[in-house]
Amino acid sequence: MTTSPSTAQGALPKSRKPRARNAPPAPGTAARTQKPAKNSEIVYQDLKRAIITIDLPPATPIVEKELTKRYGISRTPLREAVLRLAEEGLLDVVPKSGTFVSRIPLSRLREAIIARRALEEVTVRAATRRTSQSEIMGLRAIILRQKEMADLGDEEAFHQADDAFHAGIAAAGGLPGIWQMILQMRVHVDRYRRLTLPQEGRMQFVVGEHTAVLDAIEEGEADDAVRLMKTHLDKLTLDIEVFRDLWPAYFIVDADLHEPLTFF
Amino acid sequence: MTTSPSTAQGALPKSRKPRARNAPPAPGTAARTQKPAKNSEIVYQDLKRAIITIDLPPATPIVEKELTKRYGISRTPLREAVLRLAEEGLLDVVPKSGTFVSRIPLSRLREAIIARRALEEVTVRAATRRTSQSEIMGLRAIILRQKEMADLGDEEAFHQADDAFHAGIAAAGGLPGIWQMILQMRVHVDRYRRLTLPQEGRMQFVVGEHTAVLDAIEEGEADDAVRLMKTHLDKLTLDIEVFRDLWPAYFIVDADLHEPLTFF
DNA sequence: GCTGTATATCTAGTATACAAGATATATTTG
DNA sequence: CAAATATATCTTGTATACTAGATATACAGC
Repeated sequence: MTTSPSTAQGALPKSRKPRARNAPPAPGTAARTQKPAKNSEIVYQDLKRAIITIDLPPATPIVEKELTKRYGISRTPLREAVLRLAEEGLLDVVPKSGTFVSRIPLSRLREAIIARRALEEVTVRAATRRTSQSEIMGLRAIILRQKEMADLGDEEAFHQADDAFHAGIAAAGGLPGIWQMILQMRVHVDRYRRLTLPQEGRMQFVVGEHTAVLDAIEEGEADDAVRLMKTHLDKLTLDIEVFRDLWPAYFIVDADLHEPLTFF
Repeated sequence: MTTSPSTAQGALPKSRKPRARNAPPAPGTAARTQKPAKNSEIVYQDLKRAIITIDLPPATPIVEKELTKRYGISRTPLREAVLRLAEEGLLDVVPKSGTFVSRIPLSRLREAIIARRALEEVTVRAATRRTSQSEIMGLRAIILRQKEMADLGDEEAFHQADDAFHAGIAAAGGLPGIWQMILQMRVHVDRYRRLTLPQEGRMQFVVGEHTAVLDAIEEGEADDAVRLMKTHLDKLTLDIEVFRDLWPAYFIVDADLHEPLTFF
């Protein structure tokens, strides 16, 4: 270890011991009240939403000073948010020059889709093995809500319910962390999706596919469930080239691909 | 250079336009020289290494002030490093109280192992489809180095080569990003591994298994390659309970598991 | 001696000031 | 008029000072 702590108590009047600071990391310790929502967290969430919804399209300059005024905070917490977003790949920070919304990296898009499919196959299989009746019912409720939103044409709420379904399956399988991983990789895909036009009747289709997956899970037919989920997710393999040509400035080909790129 | 030019010759203050700041995010722009390695980056790497090697065991208090002295920097860049580590789950920051090295979350351990297996099945299959002869040879070289390190008994270098092999397969499959994802999830597993005793003869076994996987890849036998890789990775399903009882303070059961936890 | 309260002192969060570098504009030069 | 140079000004990175909250210790009351 290092340096026994100074301990300069001296002859000062009410010298207390320099405090132990041996508090454990708080498993269930106090301070487990409520998140007061740090300023940086608020800014982070807001900026992230804006980037993903293309409110802030790729290549948009991010001027810290301007944002401090907008949010009414100082640079320090703002910078914290910016750095988090940079680490997630949503912002590009150029050292003494400027910060910009990142272009959508095509390679990551592709890999995220592939990885998601692989991971969801796992969660579905796990869910089939250990799902309880109550969880099945909860998932049915989510699907129902999704259908309601589809009928209303509320795309935003629809996608939210869509996520809830997939997250629920992961949770039912005892693997909620895997859904978190999927979300992490998915940020760029989310931006991509905003550029695509909603396909007619797609939402109703999704509801049907979800139902089929859940039916298979309930019946304990793991292989069926996995196959159905795979088919469902394969629909996400969108034709990237089209959109790359439509909004060339929004994408970047950080192609690590040494071959013409074969979807499989 | 301060100089305060002031340029007081003309009557007009020579007002320049307020600057456009429309610089694009720099695809191949200048500023593409070399990473000067920011201070926060150095601290981040160093702390991360220390945490993963259990030099800083779980529950160790992280005192920012002390570290600023040790590294000779101010709180700002140090804080940046701390926040990054907190986001990765290696540190727990308790708002106005203190920061501590996180306990190893058992659920994440388990999920990381499961996710890795799923993802590597994908990379192996991809590699089988598109690997070039030169890449095969490169992977053979890595295996050979691994054998050398095993013979020398240099565990650290052995594990490094081990990672290189798996990373190489992902790259060969055109999915290098997926290895990055695996690394991200693996931080906790890395810490866990340091707590386990090296098993006698394990290193030589690994070399053999790697060779088998690569052989299958070279022969284009995707199913075999996947099966062999799966078998190889299954060895990582270590008996967690044993170590949880040995170092109870190092782990935390953030069990999201609603059932006795079945490995599958 | 034990329990409950007070408070000194530590912590992370935030604000602000300064430094070093990059770049667009203005100016100079041919 | 065009190209090269100069420089003002903007950027991010860093240092330091301040604020508010949490907690271990000291102390009072029983």
